[in-house]
Order: sequence, then structure tokens, then C-alpha cells
Amino acid sequence: MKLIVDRNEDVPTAPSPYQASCTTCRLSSLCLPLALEAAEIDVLDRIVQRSKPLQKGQHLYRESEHFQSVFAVRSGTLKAYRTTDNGREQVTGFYFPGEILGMDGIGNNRHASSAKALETAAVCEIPFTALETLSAKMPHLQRHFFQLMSREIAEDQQLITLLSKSSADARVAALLVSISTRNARRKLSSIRFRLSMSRVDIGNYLGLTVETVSRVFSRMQKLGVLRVENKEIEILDRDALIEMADA
Amino acid sequence: MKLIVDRNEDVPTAPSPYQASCTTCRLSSLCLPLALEAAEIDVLDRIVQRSKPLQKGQHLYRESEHFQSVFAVRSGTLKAYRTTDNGREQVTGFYFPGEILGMDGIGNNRHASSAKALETAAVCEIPFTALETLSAKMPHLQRHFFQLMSREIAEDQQLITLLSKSSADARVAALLVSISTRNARRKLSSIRFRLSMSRVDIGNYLGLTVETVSRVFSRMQKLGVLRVENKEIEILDRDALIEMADA
DNA sequence: TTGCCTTATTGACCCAGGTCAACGCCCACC
DNA sequence: GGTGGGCGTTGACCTGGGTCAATAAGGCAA
Repeated sequence: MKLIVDRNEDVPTAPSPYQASCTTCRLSSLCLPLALEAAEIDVLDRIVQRSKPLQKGQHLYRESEHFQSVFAVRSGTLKAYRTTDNGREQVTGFYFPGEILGMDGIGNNRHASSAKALETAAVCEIPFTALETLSAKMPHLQRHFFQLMSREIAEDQQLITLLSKSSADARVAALLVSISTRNARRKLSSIRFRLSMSRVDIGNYLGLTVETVSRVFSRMQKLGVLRVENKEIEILDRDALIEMADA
Repeated sequence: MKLIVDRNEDVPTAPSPYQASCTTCRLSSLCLPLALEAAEIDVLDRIVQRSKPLQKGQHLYRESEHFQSVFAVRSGTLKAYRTTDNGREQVTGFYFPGEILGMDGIGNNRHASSAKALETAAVCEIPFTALETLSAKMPHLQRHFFQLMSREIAEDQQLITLLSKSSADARVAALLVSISTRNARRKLSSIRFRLSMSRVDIGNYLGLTVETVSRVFSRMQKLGVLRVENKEIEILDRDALIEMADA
């Protein structure tokens, strides 16, 4: 039997192609416009570029390409990853609707990672020089963007902590709790959802092999913490999961 | 026999207590003033607060304390670390002269990590609201601060990559190369230096036990890549070390 | 100087998770 | 609606690094 899950379609409501505006976007409370006043949102809106959705597997940008913009996810999921000197791939993050990616490129004017769509995905492109100019004029925006970058640092540090010592169980649990929490922010179910990423991506992100990820899922299912059916996840015991995440 | 190492004393040159100014500071080419014009540096200088040096073991700030300022290291070394829910400590970074720390606190107005001096250390305090105000007026400063934060993100991602899959040898090698490179930026020897952090801190930072760190040092010494005498390190074969770092 | 305490090294043993291999199941494409 | 190729699961075995323990070597106080 299939788990029935409320899918987040994130369909733009306006008629025109790829159209949407920050004012009407239902993600504006998570995204850049947060903390801006109506008039300010209009100004921001004018620099944001919306284009045709990415297909699954398509790149938004690639490592070491010239950096020009940061991006906000409107729908779908993307993964960011970098390639090590010896050719290994390392997933550094997953990005869901309302989240911003590409900020790691500001430092050296080239992208420090690649970003690829895990499913059909729509993004808003925010040209960085325009954002800078606007930030200098709109203190709220400047503040908010500093905060977004800071949070990305703090989240990376959390991942560092996770990778540094935690067991395989704790890593997987932590990822599931994170996805669950982020779903809740977007008013989606925090206990039933569809994993848009493959086991390979999960393992790569968490520093584990596919086999281990698979075994952890099986084990958690046996313990009655999760229900797993392919990519569909149901969290049966959230407290236990949170417990496992910091063991 | 002891390795003889040029120590970086970083003594302020001016007479007044803890005095220094961004204009005369020999680290200004690495630190915030970078990319600013002389007149702009003076303005920045006026918001920077210098205070009495920290003693070894003393905290600069603690996790979850109210966030007010970021800090630039003037001399000495600090480590940043966070405490996990289950009480484990995780070192998230080491900070050398010319580097900025505390940026992870901007996101939620409280410090996301603690910072502690590994030896006597002097820092410049940069009140964040003042920095924000100044940034809005000085595009170069705003740009530079965005870049600094972005680089912190990119560096954290590099650490994530390191922790995710690399062997113990690769981790230690990568840390040594990093310290070596950062020393070079400060015009110090890139092949002979003193580790200001303990083996425990190194292990904690790299997700290894003290024993493993110790064994790696011994092994590298046996291979003729390093010379290790307590905290004094001499890199004998930098290329081999770089090679090991991405194995 | 002595002595104590913290930090580092080394060895012996063990285990979580990696590796290798086989297999089943989806689903995408003829 | 069949079939091929990826993706996921499971089992058996192996190994890098963790754990535990003993010892050495600094470093600081008195």
C-alpha cells in the first residue's frame, strides 16, 4: 500500500509564463522579502528574474562558473555539491522552496559549488550587484541578507558537528528531523513526505554509503520509528527520532 | 633538539595601552580594511574597540549569549566550538591573526558557538550595528563583509567534505596545509610553525581521537613528510602533504 | 629541584560501517 | 505490456579507526 502524501505543487498562481511576484508569492514570509515593507518588496520584486523551470537533473550553476546571482527556490528541490580534487562528489546541501542558494559564490566571484535540480524546480534569480545596491538603500534588506548568510554558516557548522562524530543512525535521524522541520515552516506535513533525493545523495550528504543508509531506514522501520516505502516517509515517533539525532 | 621557529609576536607598535589603529596595523591587508581607501579606514577605525588581551583559556564569547559584535584577531589563536545536545564539544574552527570570527551569531542575534583563546590573544571588537550602518554608506565595506561571510561558508563546506569521507591521514594533512597557507598569508614561515592547539582540539576539529592524531603524526614523520617535536612542526615535503590531503 | 598533573605516544584489541556480491523492484521507454 | 537499467535492499566479510590501558614527557607551582 502506498502512503498518501500531500504533495507541494507550488504552482504559480498568475497566468503569465513563469510569472509570480514577491508580493503574491506564498513563500515571501520565508524568503528574502521577510522583514520588508510592502513598498520595499515592490522594489525588490523589480530586480528578481523568473525563468523557465529546471528539469530534473538540470544544473542551475556549476562550480567555478562566474558568480552573478543568488537564487531562491520557488518549487521543487535542488542539491548543491562540490567535486574534490580527486574527483569525488560531495553533496553540501539540499534546498527547498523558500530557501536561498548560491551564497558561497560571493567570496571569490565564482561559484564554490554546483547546483542541480532533483526534480522539476522553479527558482527566482536575484542578481547580486543589484541586491547589493538595494541593500545599501534598504537597511532591512541588508540586515536580512546578513542574517541569511549567517544562518547558512551556523547550519554548516551543525552539519560539521554531525559528520564529525555521530553514528549512522544519528545522521539519518538528523536529516529527517531537518526535512520535517523545514516542511512545517512551509505549512506542509512534518510527518509524511516524499524524499526528493536518492539514497545515494543522502549517503553522500551524510558521509555514509548507500548500503548503510538503507540499513538505517530498515532498522528504524523495525523499531517503529519510521514507515518507509521507497521515497515516501512517515515519521511514527518524532520524539524517538529527535532522541536518535543527538546520540 | 628543538626546532627553531620564528614566532609571531604581533606586538602593537604604538605606546598607549592595547592601542593600535587599522591604519598602522600590519594585518590590515587581510582584515576588514582590505579594499577600503585611507579615508574609509579612518571611519572604520573609529568604531573598532580594542581591549586588554585574553589570557589562555579565557572566553571571548559563549554560545547563546546575546550577539553584539564580530571580532578580528590581532594576535594569538582562538578556537570556536559548540556544545551538542548530549554535551559533546565540537571545535568548528581555529582563528589566526587577521581573521574574523563571530559571524555565526548574526542570524539569530545570539552566538551560535563559543570562542576561547588557545594562548594569550588580542582581538579587535567590531560592534555589528555600527558595522551595518557603515556598510550601508561604504559599498566597499558592505561588499567585503559579504565576501568574508561567503568565504566562511565555502570554508565550512570544505571542512564538511573533509569530514564526510576522508581518511585520518587526509584530514590531518589538510589541516596542516591550511595552517601553512594561512601562515604564508601573514608572512610567516609556511614550513615551520608551532601548533597553538592541543592534540585534543585537533582531533575534535577533525572528527578523530587524540590517539589517531598522534599516530598520524608519527606515521608522517616516519615517512619523512613531517618533523614533529611536540607542538613544533616542520613540513619536509609539502607536495606529499598536499597529495595526502586529497586522498 | 621535586612532584604533580596535564598532554602525548604507543600497543592490543574490537566494532561500526565500508566493501563486495547477489538479488528484487520499480518505472521509463520501446 | 514487456524488458532493460537504474535504484534500493540484504547478507557476508573486512578494515580503519575507536577504545582501553600503560607509559612517557612536558610544564608549572611551591
